[in-house]
Amino acid sequence: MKTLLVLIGPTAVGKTELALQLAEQLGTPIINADSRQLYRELPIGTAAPTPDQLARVQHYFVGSLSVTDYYSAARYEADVLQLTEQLFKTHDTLLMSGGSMMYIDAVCKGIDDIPTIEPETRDHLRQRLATEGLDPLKAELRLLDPEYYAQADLKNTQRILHALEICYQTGRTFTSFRTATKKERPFRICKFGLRRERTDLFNRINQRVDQMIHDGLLNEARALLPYRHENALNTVGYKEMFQVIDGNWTLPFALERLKKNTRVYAKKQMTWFSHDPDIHWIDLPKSTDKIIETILQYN
RNA sequence: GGUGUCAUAGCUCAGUUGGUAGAGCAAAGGACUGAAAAUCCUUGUGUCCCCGGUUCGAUUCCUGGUGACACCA
Repeated sequence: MKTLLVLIGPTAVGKTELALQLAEQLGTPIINADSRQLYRELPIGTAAPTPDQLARVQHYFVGSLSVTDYYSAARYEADVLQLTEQLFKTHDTLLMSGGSMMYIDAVCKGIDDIPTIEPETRDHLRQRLATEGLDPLKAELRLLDPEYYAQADLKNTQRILHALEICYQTGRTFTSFRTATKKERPFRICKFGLRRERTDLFNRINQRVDQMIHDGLLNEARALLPYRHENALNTVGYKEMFQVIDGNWTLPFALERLKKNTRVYAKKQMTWFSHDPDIHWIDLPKSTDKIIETILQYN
């Protein structure tokens, strides 16, 4: 029986180092499940594994994209499934580690087969949003897909726009693509969640932000200034540095915002994970040996 | 020491022509299907500094006190 171990938890909880030790012990590679560590230009701000860490264990999906590349949870699902099919030929156990909720669910539960939006369709609707505002678009969605309209978050521009994109591009309702059925995988999935006391986690977040600045986050962001409008850079850590570079914020103020935004992100992750009944929770701090022992019990 | 200003939610402050109060930030909770580190939603009771006075009723007006700040000595 092939098994995919999934190590999840909020940002800064300590996934990276534990994953390395677990992978070394099990002799498996690590499949990154962090949507921003995929981009090779963001090593500092995403706290990606360091070159030393990458040398210890074979990693996949770390630095495999450029910030100008288009990517999505659905592509990640497809890419990971293809990879695991290959790797399971030579491994009984694989390890996936990361904190991107939707990417993890895409792999573990699957997401519906919804067409990728053509750039022209997306640009056209964004243009209309800019000139006409959201209300006319909402009215159109009400006509084109009343079922989705009835349940949609009508203040969430992104959602309204996406549903309309689907309607226009496919000639079908967005609802018709949404089956919400869980996909079966040809391997067993074992999820382990790391968690800490909130004050402990928040202290770690604060320390890590200070470390990022020390490691040169501001320069990393400065080099990415030409790409600031790419989706990959709509990311905690870079948004705040761009404000500093623009002269809108002082660095100390930006650091406070960065820490706060990271805390908010961590809370969102915990909210999402708390609804997943398949996660076996491990409370930190705890000795690595004991954690690995616990995980191997389930394996 | 004198004069003046201020004292309200964790912080910065608004306000009540006297009927026990509300914004921003912080914080907390939630949603989430191809942008997800994204995007969006919800949540504000606090001795209105303290003692007393006027009043049916004071956080609001008045006396005194305490503290902060400014200016004058």
